[in-house]
Amino acid sequence: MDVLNESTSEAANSNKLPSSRYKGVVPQPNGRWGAQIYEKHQRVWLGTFNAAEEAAKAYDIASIKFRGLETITNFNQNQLKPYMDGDNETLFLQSHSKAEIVDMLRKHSYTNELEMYKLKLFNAGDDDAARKRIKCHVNLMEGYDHQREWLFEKVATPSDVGRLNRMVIPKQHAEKHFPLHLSEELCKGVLLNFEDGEGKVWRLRYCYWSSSQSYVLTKGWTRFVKDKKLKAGDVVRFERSRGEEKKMFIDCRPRNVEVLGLGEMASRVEVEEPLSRVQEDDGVVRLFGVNIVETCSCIVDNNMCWRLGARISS
DNA sequence: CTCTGTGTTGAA
DNA sequence: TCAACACAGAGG
Repeated sequence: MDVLNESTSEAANSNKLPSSRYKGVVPQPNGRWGAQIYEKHQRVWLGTFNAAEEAAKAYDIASIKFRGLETITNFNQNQLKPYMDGDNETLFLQSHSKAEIVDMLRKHSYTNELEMYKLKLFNAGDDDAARKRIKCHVNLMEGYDHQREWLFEKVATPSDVGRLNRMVIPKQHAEKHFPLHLSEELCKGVLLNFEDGEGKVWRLRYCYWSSSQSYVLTKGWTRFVKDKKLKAGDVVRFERSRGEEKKMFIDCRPRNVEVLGLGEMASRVEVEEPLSRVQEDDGVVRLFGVNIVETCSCIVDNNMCWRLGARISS
């Protein structure tokens, strides 16, 4: 038996777990990754993740929550942290206890909760008094947007969630974001992988249905609908990673976003300087729920609100 | 049954 | 404060 082979194969094979190059990230026996942070001689478990990078991000969030913005993190040194300083995400972190943040990380719900919080901030801003109490910055989802490019959203129609096993992609979005070039592609379509918020990958066929003259996602779509319990009126969002790999993401949420009362919101937010002046068109700013797009197009000088509207519109 | 996440240790 | 390792026992 070759000693060298023996030792190298042992190292490469299953005897030893691979170590992560990320702080706070430890390997799991099944190939997944755990995240942990220490505080006061005790380990705080932050959950398990498929990718080491996801675990590393969870550690970063916890590290900032536990130790402040000056803490050493895996990422964000020059990117996210400056944005987080004084950002809505900082308000979000301040508005929740360590235990709540840890719970979100363990449930992989942090990003969604953060987004909801920002929606609530915006809706709370419907009231002038509340507006003045909320430090409202221009960087909605900025950290998020560093990693993902928001493509478009569609409100699911009844037929999208019905038995046809397809969702129609509005033409302008299809041709802009999912171009089909070759004639063969036009006929047969292409298989696209979409990752959802849980890291699950959905392989969907994207093609052009000449019969209905529409671009559709099909073959596998029903499984997505079933898994997500997607209903007509829910919003399906498409995103793409900014990195070289250009991964596609798909996610959905209920159409009606809960609107938090102003009092509750205001009480959870530190008093800050008045936000930059928001101009509003009388007719639309009061909108709750979905159709904020018109509202937002009327708000200038406030990129956050504009972007929120863009995200909510269909 | 799967596999998380706790118990534990030694290094820094 | 940290990661490495083993495996009790949590959770489905």
